[in-house]
Amino acid sequence: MPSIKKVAEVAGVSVGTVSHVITGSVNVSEALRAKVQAAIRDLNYHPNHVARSLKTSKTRTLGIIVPDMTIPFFPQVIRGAEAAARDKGYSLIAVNSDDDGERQKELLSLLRSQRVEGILLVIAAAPTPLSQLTKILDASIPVVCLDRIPDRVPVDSVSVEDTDAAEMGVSHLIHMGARRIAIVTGPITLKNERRRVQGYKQALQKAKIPVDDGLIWAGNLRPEDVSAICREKLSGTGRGPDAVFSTNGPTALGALRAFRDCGLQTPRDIAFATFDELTVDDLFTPSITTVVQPAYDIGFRAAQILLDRIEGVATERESITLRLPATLKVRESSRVLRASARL
Amino acid sequence: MPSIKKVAEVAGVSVGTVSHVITGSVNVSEALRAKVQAAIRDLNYHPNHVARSLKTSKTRTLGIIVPDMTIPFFPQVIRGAEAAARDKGYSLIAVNSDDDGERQKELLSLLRSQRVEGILLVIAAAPTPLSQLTKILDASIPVVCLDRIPDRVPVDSVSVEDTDAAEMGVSHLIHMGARRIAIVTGPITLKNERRRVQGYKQALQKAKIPVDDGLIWAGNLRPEDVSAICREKLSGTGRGPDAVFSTNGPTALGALRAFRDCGLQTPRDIAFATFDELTVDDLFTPSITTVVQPAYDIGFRAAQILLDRIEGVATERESITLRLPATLKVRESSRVLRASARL
DNA sequence: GTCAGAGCTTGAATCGTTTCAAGCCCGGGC
DNA sequence: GCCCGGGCTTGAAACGATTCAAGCTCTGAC
Repeated sequence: MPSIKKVAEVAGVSVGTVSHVITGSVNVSEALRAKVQAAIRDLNYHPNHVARSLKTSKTRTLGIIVPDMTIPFFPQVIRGAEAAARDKGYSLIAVNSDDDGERQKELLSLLRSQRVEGILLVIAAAPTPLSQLTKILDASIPVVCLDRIPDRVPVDSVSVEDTDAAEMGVSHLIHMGARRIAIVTGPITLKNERRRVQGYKQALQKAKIPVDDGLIWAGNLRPEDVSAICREKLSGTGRGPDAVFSTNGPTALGALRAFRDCGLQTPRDIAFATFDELTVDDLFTPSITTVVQPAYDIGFRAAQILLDRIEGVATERESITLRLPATLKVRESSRVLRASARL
Repeated sequence: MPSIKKVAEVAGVSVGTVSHVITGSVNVSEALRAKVQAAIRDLNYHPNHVARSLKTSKTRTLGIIVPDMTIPFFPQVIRGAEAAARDKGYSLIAVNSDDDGERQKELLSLLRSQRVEGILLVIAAAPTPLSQLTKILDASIPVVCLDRIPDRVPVDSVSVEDTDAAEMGVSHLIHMGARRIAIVTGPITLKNERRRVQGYKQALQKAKIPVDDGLIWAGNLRPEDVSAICREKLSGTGRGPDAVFSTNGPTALGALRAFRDCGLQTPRDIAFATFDELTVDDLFTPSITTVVQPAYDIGFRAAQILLDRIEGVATERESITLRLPATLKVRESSRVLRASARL
């Protein structure tokens, strides 16, 4: 591949001049500019970002670490972040941590070595030691946490209004007539999950329904495991729930499969609502009532904050906490008779 | 951030020695090695890949251009490619072209400037001029095409056995009793789509069913558009189809929404099968019969071929063409009575 | 006609690595 | 005791850009 030196030689000017033409930072006479541009075209020259970055110590690249891109929520987040980055001429490197703390550590180190200028991080669910977190944060490179918010660590973060969103979903189920509502969660090591459970409790309390801890089903993010947990709970003796609320996409899949396996029909036998679109929610029969997170916006806003930090626009010492509202899409799975038949 | 020079200073050795410890390319005495490693730890030093790449002109990075990561097929491909890359110590940069030829061009240029060592490319559906394609390919950097195969251009490629896979799906519908089978496709500018149509025709011919061009519904990749096309065709006068086969995920969504809008139930009123899992196919009521592509493997194998080219293992002059078989998941949507009632 | 200064253009230093060639040290063979 | 050679270690060049300071060429004012 041709270098700037080759271009200078062909154009008959100095490398400095070629550089000035490319970056546009210094005026160059029309005559020389034309010669340089012709040479660039003839040689099919592409400036070497590697060399440029070394000199300027700016890579104009951001990194984003997500648990798993095959979970539909995350690609939307990434696209949002990508759009915000592109607006400012930055690129985005997306990688998967598989919710593994060790892998997350490797990736942080890798991105650091690649000299990305900032990192968007969805913390791995496998408990990330506090020590590691603090190390990430005083890494002298800006980090914004997305979706999942670390405990007790001051850091910029963007996520949904977990508590409100969960309360909205559960209140809707109550409004539709459900009274014994179970909640199936992801790992409760995650603060978000705990906040969603809190929203669930708030909704019950406002409706004067006692909270039954036996209806809080804590799980993980593997649909198969969640499915097993739900099957067990649903087939137990005693009164089962008349509705289930799920706190994210993977657990929703687990819960729905458990319903199927237990021969429960929705909403006839059991009402259902969940966080996060399953991409085809509207096509399900019945269609699924969903608390929709503004995934694209979460990515977009987080990247904006990160870029503001990088470019020194956001100079606040304290961390920025942004919580975006969710919206409720009411569909068939929550269509329960008022004053439910289940008593 | 500390540089290798700082490490050398702290460890009391030369930068050369530090470099040798890091790369392991030259023997270093145990005593010095220990001092260097201590210094690295103390300083929290991360080697600067930018400088290393400049010197070695190796970035150990691959790029992958997909149309849109929010289509569930692509994240799986990316994860496959990521795994193959990681096996050899490479990283992967994933970007979205939005099926836009212009954007694709920009991205290729960007990746080139970033000096990725090879590119995995899912060609944009918006017709890519032949001139641009050839330019990509003699780019002096290896390219492997995935999923979508360009016409008339010799290039390494990995994709599914389109024709066989489509024939398998359509034959299954025939076997289940369908006789008037419509096919709804993506943009027929794509060779793959044309091959899938060919598979459809082969299945019909083998069953001695005449091909009716009025049942070949060519569309695009926007579910809304496909939906509109299907609604129009389905509500037309005359005998409608008794089954529909869809050639990819986005068109499947469009078709299913059209069924819903036209009040058609599956499989009672119309049988259905499609290429590509909709992530929750098994949960649909009815569940959807699907021709499943080995998405992860497509990404994995493509990245392997690319890496072989980069590392000079694959030295064939001719291009490598790899076609992987699909598998058929039979589910409820294709459960049609033999000797169908629709006459 | 001279000189100041504006405006281009240029050469050289520099970024943080890798790597080559050269230097150093030490032990063993004669 | 001397010399040879092997094995570590080191210093310096080089990768391809940016950028600073200095040099050059004009133009315009006096």
